[in-house]
Amino acid sequence: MNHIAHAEIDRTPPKHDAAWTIGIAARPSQDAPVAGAREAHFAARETLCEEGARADHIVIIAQGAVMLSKLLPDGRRQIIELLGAGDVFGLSNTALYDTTAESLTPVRAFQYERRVYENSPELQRTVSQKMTSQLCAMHDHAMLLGRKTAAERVASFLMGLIPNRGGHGCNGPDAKADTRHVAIPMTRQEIADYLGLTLETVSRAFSQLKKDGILQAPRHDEIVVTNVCRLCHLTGTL
Amino acid sequence: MNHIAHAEIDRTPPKHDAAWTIGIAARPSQDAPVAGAREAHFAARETLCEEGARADHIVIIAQGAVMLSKLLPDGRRQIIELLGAGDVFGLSNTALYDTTAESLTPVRAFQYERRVYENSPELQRTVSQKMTSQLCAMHDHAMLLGRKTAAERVASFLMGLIPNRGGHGCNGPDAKADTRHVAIPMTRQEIADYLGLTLETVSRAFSQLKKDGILQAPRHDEIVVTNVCRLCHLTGTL
DNA sequence: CGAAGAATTGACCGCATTCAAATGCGGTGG
DNA sequence: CCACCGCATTTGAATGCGGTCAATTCTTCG
Repeated sequence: MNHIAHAEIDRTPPKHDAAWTIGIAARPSQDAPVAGAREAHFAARETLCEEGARADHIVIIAQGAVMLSKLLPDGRRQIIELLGAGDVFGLSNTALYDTTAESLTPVRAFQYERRVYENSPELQRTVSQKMTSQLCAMHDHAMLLGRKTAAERVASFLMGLIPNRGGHGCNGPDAKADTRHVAIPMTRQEIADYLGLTLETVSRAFSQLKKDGILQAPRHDEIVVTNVCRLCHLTGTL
Repeated sequence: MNHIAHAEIDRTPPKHDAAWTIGIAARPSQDAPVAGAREAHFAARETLCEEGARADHIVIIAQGAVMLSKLLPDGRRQIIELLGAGDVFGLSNTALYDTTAESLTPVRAFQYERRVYENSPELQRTVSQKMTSQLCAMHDHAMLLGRKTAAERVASFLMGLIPNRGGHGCNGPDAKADTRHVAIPMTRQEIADYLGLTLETVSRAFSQLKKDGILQAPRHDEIVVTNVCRLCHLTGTL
């Protein structure tokens, strides 16, 4: 079952996503594959490529969610990017992948040989746009990792899963209730590794948000944000 | 006076830079400008563009060092990227710049109108390669910000200023002494904002490295690393 | 129903921050 | 050349946020 496919109950048409919405909240990409594509499917929790392996393919995600991570020799892990439909990975400035990619949900993707990519202006143009978005997302994430408190990081993470809210592109609260349902196909440990925290700290932040009446958690991997605006004000960004 | 120009006394020819060497250690770029370029010069410590302003130009640095930063409303600052010759900035997935760019040294650069960029496959191809490098650098920096200790961050920062050492591309120690001179055109506060620390913590880390005989600091903005290998082992990366 | 893994909660600790004071350095003018 | 001033840096002491370690509870699934 694909969590991402129903991550948002809201069915508004996919407008220009707010800059800092993280990848996995995106809807399936409508983009047609460029020539040279090989379509690939992966189950949830598969390793799509490994840090340090020969980087001979680049991948564009058509549907599903992927996380990129890096390890330090002593086992510390950082989840570097969360990717969704339309995002790209596998690019490297060396001969080797610089991150490991794992599927969080079932994934449909288009793979291109690196050689093909390097000789296709059309593909480069497409990828170039994706990369720009991802670079901006990394900028936001660097701010989060370097300067935000634990509570702000968790609030920012959750807001990133809610499209069309927060930041410049915010539509404001819905008519009556300011409520959104969000599926989170990640463990607390993974969220922690993404936010530069420990799983205990993430758990405590969630508990605090529940106590403050900002969210409910019917399941571990699914939450209901009952007051998006209040959550947004806890991100530190505004 | 351009600190970057003599940042490295070593004069070995510019080989393929190790993946994680940060931008400002790079040598002047040999790349010829693409059609549509406007050459621009900036003194040290000028603001080249501002977070939130209309993003109508992209800039490729020919010579000098630039830092990109973001601010939170309460004044917390994160320096997002350190850029040098060959690096690009000003790209955004929105209509506005997502970071502020300031010169650390005198800078020579080529500016392109966004419209020109969007219609020039040649320019896109060039920029695409730069972006790949910068994205990988951001990946490394996310690991640093999320998971490394203060001492490891400072050691990583210094190693990033030493080309051809550390990581995969390491040449190993020089014949006799394992010593390198490094110019640092940044204040302690700027280094702290780059590493997600406070200036006091950065200062303490420097002091510790001096006490351990790993470096000397004849001036605040210039240090001599007397044992590159020992420093490298403090980065946590290896 | 029972077991295994994930999440929560509590108590304590330590690293980095905060607040504060002293020192060093660079630049200016006498 | 030297004295002085302003600013950056260094150093010290105390605090606190998030981490660590450990016990318990909740979920999910066979």
